[in-house]
Order: sequence, then C-alpha cells, then structure tokens
Amino acid sequence: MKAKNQTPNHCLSPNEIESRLKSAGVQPTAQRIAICRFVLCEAKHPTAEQVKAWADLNFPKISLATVYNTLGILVQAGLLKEYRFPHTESSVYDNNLTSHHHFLDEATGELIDIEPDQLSVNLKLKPSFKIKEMEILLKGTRS
Amino acid sequence: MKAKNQTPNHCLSPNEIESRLKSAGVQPTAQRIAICRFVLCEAKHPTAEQVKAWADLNFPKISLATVYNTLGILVQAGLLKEYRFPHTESSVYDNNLTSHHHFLDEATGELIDIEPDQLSVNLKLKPSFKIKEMEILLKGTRS
DNA sequence: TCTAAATTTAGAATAGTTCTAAATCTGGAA
DNA sequence: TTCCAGATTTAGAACTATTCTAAATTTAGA
Ligand SMILES: [Mn+2]
Ligand SMILES: [Mn+2]
Ligand SMILES: [Zn+2]
Ligand SMILES: [Zn+2]
Repeated sequence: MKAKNQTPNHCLSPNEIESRLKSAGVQPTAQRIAICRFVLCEAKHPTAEQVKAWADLNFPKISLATVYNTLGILVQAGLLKEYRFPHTESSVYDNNLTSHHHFLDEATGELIDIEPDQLSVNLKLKPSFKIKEMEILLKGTRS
Repeated sequence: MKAKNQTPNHCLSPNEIESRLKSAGVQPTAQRIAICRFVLCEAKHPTAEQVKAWADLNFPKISLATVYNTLGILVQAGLLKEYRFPHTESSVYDNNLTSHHHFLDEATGELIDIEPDQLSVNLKLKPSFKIKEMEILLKGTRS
C-alpha cells in the first residue's frame, strides 16, 4: 500500500510544483520549478551533475551553483532526500521521502529502492543503544 | 618518542607486523610498520588524517602521501578495510576484517562495530536479486 | 513604479584524495 | 662489501565534488 505519501514517477505539472514549493515556504522561481520537474518526478537517484545535465537541455541557462542551491533548499524543505553511498563521491537525491533502503546493482551502478516491507531486521543490541535511524545498502547483481 | 604504556587489546609487535606484511606480499618498510602499529592495533576506525597525526608523534618524519599510499596498500593486501559513511567525507579504516555492521553515535561521532550476531536480517526480495554484501549503519545515541 | 530582499551566477575557495616526478632507500647480484 | 635496478617516499600539483563570495539580476509587493 502506498500513495499515502506522493509516489514518484508521475510527473507533477508546473502548477502543482509551484504550489508544493509555496506550501513548503520555497519561492517558486523558474529555475527551481525546472529543477523540480526533474528531481521530484522522473529522476531516480540523480546526482547534482545529472540534474545539471538535464537542466542544460531543458532550461535556457542555469548555473551549477543554482543546481546545488536548489537541491540543498529542497532537502531542507523536506521535499527531497540526500543520500551518500560508499561507491561514489557524489550525493544522490531521492524523491522517495518514506524511510527505505537501497540495493546497488554492482554491474550497472543502478540504485534501486528497497521498501521496508521487503526486509525485516531484528536488533539484539544492549538497551543502552537508542536507534533512531537505520540505513541499509544491499549490494549485488540483478538478473 | 614512544608511548609504550598503553596496552590495547591485541597489539602486534613490530616483528609480528613485519611477518604479516611479508606474508601479504608487502615490503615491510619502517614507515609501513609504524603505520601498522597504529592501524592494525590500537586505532578504531581512524581517518587518514588521524593516522597522519599519530604518525607525526610516533615516527621521525612521514608524509601524508605515504600515509595514503600505505593505507591503500594495506586495503589491497586485505589487512585493512576501508569504509565510507554518509556523515563524513573522509574514509575510515578498520582492522576488523570480519563482515560486520556499524553504529554511529550521533552525539559523539563515535563508530561502534556491530557484530552480525547482534542483529538478524530477513530478506524478502524477488529471486532476481543476488545479494553479495550488506552494509548496515545504525544511527542513534548510547546512554 | 520603485526598492529592499531574494535569487542567480561565475568564478574562487575548500577538503579529501590521487597523481607526478624527483630523491631516497632497499634487497640481492657480483 | 659495492653496486644498482627497482621499490618506496616525498613535496607539491592536480583533481573532484561541493561550498563560498560577491556582484548582477530578478522578484514581491508597497
Ligand atoms: Mn550537499
Ligand atoms: Mn573527495
Ligand atoms: Zn531511494
Ligand atoms: Zn568496523
């Protein structure tokens, strides 16, 4: 069961993006709306460079600084999550806002979301450990 | 300058380090032995900079390039593991060579080894996923 | 329309790491 | 021993991802 939070893959209209930004307290500039069209919709775990590459094709002119600024603002506003994985230096951005894990296909480099219902973890730690968050990365290949 | 007074759990003698390096096919130079005294023994998840800082106190003169070279060689030789975690840019090096997980104390920044028997994971993935490795980072605080 | 504040931008700065190429060591061969 | 080819060490340059700086521009709204 999903669709409780917004599901990615369905593109939001510029108007929907605009109102989302506004209600998150982010001024909806043309650059920000353009970047959101990509990172809140079709992109799956893009890096800043990939966002820049997409923007270069879809927006008259946008600077790398604005890409970084906007991604940071979206993360701060809670509209995007930032992940850093061991296999690359670059941050990746995720429009899946629910708590989830990741599978790295070592053959292709592709990152795939693993929803929490696809695995269960049983902790047997001493009670002195207070766990607030758990990040799991599975690595392997997919046939 | 030496600091022989601390007796961490299993400190190897310079001779033991030397034979370990030799049997791993690594030429045991003075710099490498010095670095090993730290990273194979008392250090817990040090960064390259921390290794450099220790070396500056315990070896006449050592360059940062040699620290990085040596850490890389030790990792390649299988005597050390390198981890990259989301909360810092710097790699950390680990002399615990068994497969294990980590707990990050968000209050102190301390990384603590979590042995596999301290948690169990049940995967319910489609059989197309071939998992080769699993990296788990727990975040929280310890009382 | 006007203006203060927000945003965008190019380029400089930064941090961690790797690379380069010259100096220095080292294990054997002679 | 002496010698030397190859390994190692080193200082500093280069590199990459990201952040910072400060000037130009856009924007909201009075
Ligand atoms: Mn960031
Ligand atoms: Mn780096
Ligand atoms: Zn994800
Ligand atoms: Zn560890």
